[in-house]
Amino acid sequence: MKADETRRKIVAAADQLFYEQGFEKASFADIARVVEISRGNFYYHFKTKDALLGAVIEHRLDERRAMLSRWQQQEADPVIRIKNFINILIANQTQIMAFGCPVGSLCSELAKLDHTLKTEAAQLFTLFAEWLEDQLVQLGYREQASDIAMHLLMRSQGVASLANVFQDADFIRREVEAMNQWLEDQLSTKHPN
Amino acid sequence: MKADETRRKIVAAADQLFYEQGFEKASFADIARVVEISRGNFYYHFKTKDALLGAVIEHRLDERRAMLSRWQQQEADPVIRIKNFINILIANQTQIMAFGCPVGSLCSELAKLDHTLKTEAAQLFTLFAEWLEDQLVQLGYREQASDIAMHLLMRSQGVASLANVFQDADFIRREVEAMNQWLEDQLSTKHPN
DNA sequence: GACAAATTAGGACATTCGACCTAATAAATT
DNA sequence: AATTTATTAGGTCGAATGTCCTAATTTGTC
Repeated sequence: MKADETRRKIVAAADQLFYEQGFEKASFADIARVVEISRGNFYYHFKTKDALLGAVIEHRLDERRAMLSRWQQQEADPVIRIKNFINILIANQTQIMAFGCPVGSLCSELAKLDHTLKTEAAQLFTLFAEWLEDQLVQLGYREQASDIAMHLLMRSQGVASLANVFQDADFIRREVEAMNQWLEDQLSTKHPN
Repeated sequence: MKADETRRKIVAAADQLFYEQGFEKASFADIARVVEISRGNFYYHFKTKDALLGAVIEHRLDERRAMLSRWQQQEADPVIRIKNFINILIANQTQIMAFGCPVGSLCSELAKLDHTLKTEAAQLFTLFAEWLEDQLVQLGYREQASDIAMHLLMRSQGVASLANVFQDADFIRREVEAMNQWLEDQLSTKHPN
């Protein structure tokens, strides 16, 4: 099965190029150049560009599910797990400053295009939202878990957006610090219900 | 000077279509259909699409400068002015849920395209950042003014992004409330220096 | 009203893109 | 080794796009 390997390379290259250039700008020719296959070869693996996009979204979902379950295994404390999430902004700061958030930029592009797969892309957000909510439930929050999760997601998106526009690493550092502080304030002041 | 009127219509239509569909997807044909002029007529008013984009950015800058100076005249209290800024999320929530933030979505698209005018688009952010900073300086903050301004901008962007993805008006309401609360906490706890 | 300048209309052109087809090649199976 | 299946290469097609040109029309001036 050589095809599986080729398909995997195509998805990996498309994943990166969709991130760096956006879904619409990244062309089959661009991807073919990276994978070093002919343009016509695409049609064998993916009938349409939308099908390729669907595979890329699935791939991103898989990667992130794997990361979250890794955290789930390696860290017993939900607070530290949440801080792992917050720390993504630091760990990926170079890429974020250059190309924004992979999840957010894709979702906003597809929303603007009113693309068929915009709902599937939004699943990337839902994945993190539900995972964060789950951590907060484990910490004893029930009613506020969803709101806190959305708030953390919101701040991640905001930081990524401004970091991309202003190319300011120090801004990221400050805001990550503020997010961690906010989280601890939440956990210490509000009683779990 | 009929040309001025036509040019104005073109910029207005392009402004809206760039917002609704994005810069790349919105074509001359689309704009021409709205303005009801021929495609070829564009070349008389704008040599290139980039020139049109430049005019749209200038137009957006003018609109926002006008709005900020209106606030400056109508509200004496910088705190209320800042709350005016926060309240944009409520006032424009329908458009924001449908198409995202006009400033943020344009900046992230141009950044991803590595477009020549991405710096000019970022001026839209700088405009708000400096205005917010100015309000905070008037409130007696000097060292922290810039950081607080960026924090408010960041939250606006994050809220707009998630509102666009999740189409959740109640989320906007909650986060605007939280932003106002955060602002008041800042002003009451930290001493102006 | 005649003339010149400004403005508009409509089409041509080159390029790019996704989609699609067919023939050649590699791999697997018998 | 022969045959079938899986995979790839390369090219073509139609549609869409930004750019550009020229002729027609409108507008302003004397």
